[in-house]
Amino acid sequence: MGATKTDFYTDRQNELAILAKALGHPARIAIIEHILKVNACICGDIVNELPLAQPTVSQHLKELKNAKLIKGNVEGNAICYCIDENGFKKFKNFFQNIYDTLEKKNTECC
Amino acid sequence: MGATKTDFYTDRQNELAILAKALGHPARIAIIEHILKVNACICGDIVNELPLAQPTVSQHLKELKNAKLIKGNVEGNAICYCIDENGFKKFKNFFQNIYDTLEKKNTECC
DNA sequence: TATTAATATCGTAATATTGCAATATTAAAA
DNA sequence: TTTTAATATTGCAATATTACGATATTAATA
Repeated sequence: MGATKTDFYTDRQNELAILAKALGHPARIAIIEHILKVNACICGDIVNELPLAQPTVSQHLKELKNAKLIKGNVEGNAICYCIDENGFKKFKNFFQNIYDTLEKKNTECC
Repeated sequence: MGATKTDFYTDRQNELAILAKALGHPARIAIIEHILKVNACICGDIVNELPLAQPTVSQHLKELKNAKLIKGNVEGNAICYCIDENGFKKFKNFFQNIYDTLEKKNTECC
């Protein structure tokens, strides 16, 4: 036991869960917000923005990259990170669907 | 080590992370989608919808409730679950901000 | 070519999550 | 008042995540 029963769920459900999980850590929220704030590719200063050691930040960046929430490009001996719209688009569809449903139908009955 | 350094981050960042984490499991995505599909309060049949034992489902419901993504009301000897808009509204603000930023600025430069 | 700077990977300890059997709780129904 | 049905809680094993020191990689620079 202990392992998620991935096989039972639809691909979409698993995909959404992976996306949400990738955002499910404050350091990763902070990374996304920092990239957005700076309004450019970020090369290098992400480690300084967080209270975490370099390997830990690297790990968080990797998870965001795997979920397609950020992209990383090699830029000389640094790496340049920016938002990857792919992941966020999938989220948008999911939430838009929820908001539409909530508005149309009076689901909030309790 | 091993524990998230919650103290460093802003309340909002922690809150968003908790929300995202709550959606970061396919069973919990499935629960949300089921409630939306049925378009009503769900009393009782959530356990049958999932490949999980009753205590496990109960645990997932608890997490969704804690994150304010669903609400539970006692209805006789059953419990009636429905979407809690509070959590979803917070998400909506976060994502709307991201989409607005992405549209206005040309952040996707890599 | 050595050195330096930026980032990634490995190994591992601490902690958290997932899942379930057993049991408890609670309210309706018999 | 027992029984039944629905859900919650407890305890615990399996697995995953978080964090970091040590080390590797990679490309610019001296």
